[in-house]
Amino acid sequence: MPKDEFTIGEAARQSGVKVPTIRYYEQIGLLPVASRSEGNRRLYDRPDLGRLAFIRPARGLGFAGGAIRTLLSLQDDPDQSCAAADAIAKARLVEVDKRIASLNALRDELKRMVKQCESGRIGDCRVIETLADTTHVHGRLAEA
Amino acid sequence: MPKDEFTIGEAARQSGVKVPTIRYYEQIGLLPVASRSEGNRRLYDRPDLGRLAFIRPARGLGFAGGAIRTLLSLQDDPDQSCAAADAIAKARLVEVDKRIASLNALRDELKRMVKQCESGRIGDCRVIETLADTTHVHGRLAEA
DNA sequence: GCTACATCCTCTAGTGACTAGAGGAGCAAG
DNA sequence: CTTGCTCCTCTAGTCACTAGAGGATGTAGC
Repeated sequence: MPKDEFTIGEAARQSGVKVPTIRYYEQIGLLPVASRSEGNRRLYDRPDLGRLAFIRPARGLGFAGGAIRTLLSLQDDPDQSCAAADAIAKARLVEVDKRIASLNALRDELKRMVKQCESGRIGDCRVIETLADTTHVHGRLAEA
Repeated sequence: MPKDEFTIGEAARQSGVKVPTIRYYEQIGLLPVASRSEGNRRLYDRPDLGRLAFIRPARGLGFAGGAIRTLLSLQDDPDQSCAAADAIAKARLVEVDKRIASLNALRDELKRMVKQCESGRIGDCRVIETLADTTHVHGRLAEA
């Protein structure tokens, strides 16, 4: 096997994405259809691993499939119109900022709880109010 | 109808959670089984609305059902052991911090893109590398 | 070369969290 | 009393996986 070609298992280990999940990503078009070996095994190269390593954390951060496709397209086609890229990036930016604000509020409240705990009792828990009041995030980050 | 009792529709409007989703939350036990009117309609009160207003953004931030249950339990039972609450809060804190770090990296990269765009071309897009390198968030925030 | 065992293949089905739609009942206004 | 809105239950669909069956392939030791 030529170097810089990986089986699906190696790709999984290197990216942290599970084998069936990689196959699933191919199926839904997040990854290009992989080339095959003589014995019908999928073969991946470095760029594929890069994509994989991107998809997982993006999912973790709540980006939907469509949004990830859009972000990947920015890389695939860096010559696409500036206006398009700008619109995509700006839209993401707004959402990401909202998320950060929400998480910061939650973070402060959790810290407060831990601190209060050190000094004896829980007292009243304001985690719920904190989140309910400060966040207005609606589901996953939207499409482009 | 006594004041401070709400139909499911009113609860939906006030919390921003859709009617079928409220029924679903009851079904899976995130909300207590609602009391019913003469004509078999669900009735909600203020505390129910508070729970609802909490669940939605918590979901948006990626908390899984179990984690939300745990957070709600901190409110329901503020006298539970300090050690338990402390452990829960600390675990959440670590995850939330990771998320914030990831989103900040993504945010910076998106800003850079928008800025570069203003001055003509996109150039090379590093959004993918940014996320792939800086984030190690695995799926939803875990259980307690 | 042969056996053992890991890894791969495809396919179907299950999970979690919704979301949509069918079909029917309750209630308030004109 | 009929129109129309909201409610009820129930089934099924979506998305993003995840698990498992059943079979083929690749590799390492004998």
